[in-house]
Amino acid sequence: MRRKLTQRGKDRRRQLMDHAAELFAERGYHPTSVADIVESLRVGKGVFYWYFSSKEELLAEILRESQQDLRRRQQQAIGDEPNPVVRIELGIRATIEWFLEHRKYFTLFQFAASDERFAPVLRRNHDVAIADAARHIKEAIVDGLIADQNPEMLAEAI
Amino acid sequence: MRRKLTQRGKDRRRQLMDHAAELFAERGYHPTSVADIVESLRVGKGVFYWYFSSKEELLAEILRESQQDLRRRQQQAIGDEPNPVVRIELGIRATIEWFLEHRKYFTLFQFAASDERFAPVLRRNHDVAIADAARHIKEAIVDGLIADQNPEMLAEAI
DNA sequence: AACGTTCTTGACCGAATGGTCAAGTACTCG
DNA sequence: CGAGTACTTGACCATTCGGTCAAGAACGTT
Repeated sequence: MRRKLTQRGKDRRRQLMDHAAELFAERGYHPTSVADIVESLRVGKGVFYWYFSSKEELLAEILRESQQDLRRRQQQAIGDEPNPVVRIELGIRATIEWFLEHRKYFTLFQFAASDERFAPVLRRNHDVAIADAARHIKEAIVDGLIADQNPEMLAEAI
Repeated sequence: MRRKLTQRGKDRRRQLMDHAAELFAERGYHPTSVADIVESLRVGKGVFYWYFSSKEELLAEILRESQQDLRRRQQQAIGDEPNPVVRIELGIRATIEWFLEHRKYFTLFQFAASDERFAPVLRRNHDVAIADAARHIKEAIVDGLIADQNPEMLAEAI
């Protein structure tokens, strides 16, 4: 669902996503109804369907945005560190920190991974992460920093 | 729900529990309806409510019985091993094996732990396991096999 | 065969859910 | 100020859900 949003609109959308994420993490995706979400925000139901075409799309959107945020955090943590092995370590540390700060997304990711309908959304990002790590590993091998082994396999392990 | 059950009745009950456990593990507790369960077994809805008073009770019952089964397996694995440290190791190994053989229960336990309504059912067994391990640890301390530390704390760690 | 008990059927019910929509309100911008 | 667009309301709808129940089938016992 793509719409032209004013600042007010963007704020409302954010508010809906943050609040829904909280409820989903606390009480679960299925037991949390759309009515629950809008009522606790004291707005009409139409507001929800102005910003999202379905409850399913809302969660998918939450997953996408939070994954994006995690990835941003990783990139920022890595900065311009030249050593590929250190880059990997910095990335892992940033990931752990991020999850500690955003426990609710940890719960959400866990649920999404177990659901056929949402797993693909996670999958996409998962693959990107693997590719990234594999790139770093290849570089590390070229630099002679670690033994020559299948980069994708090692990346998956991470 | 307590009822006098003939052999036929016990079989039906087992069948319902096994099948439901499968569906819950595959598609999740909430998305699996009572209608789904009875339809895939090609029986009327009344059958379900003859054996269980609610969908919630069914899952609680599944959790209880599978935990009992796990516990039986642990006791059996420990047998009459005299060394308390070895007893703990045997127990852990048996647990791992059991979960490998019954993956679906792993999924179910994971879900149940995240739900206020079912967590208490797991909790009960959890506490029993802790008490058990603590007993073994106390014995090990008396025998001088391990250092003298708070038995409950170590048990929790396990 | 006849009787009581266990088990099964499936139509039915009220409540809840995800989703729609006509109508109205609040902003924005010329 | 007027008009167009972004936003909001909440009653409404179809469907699905967990759960009930009167009726009957199957079974065990004598």
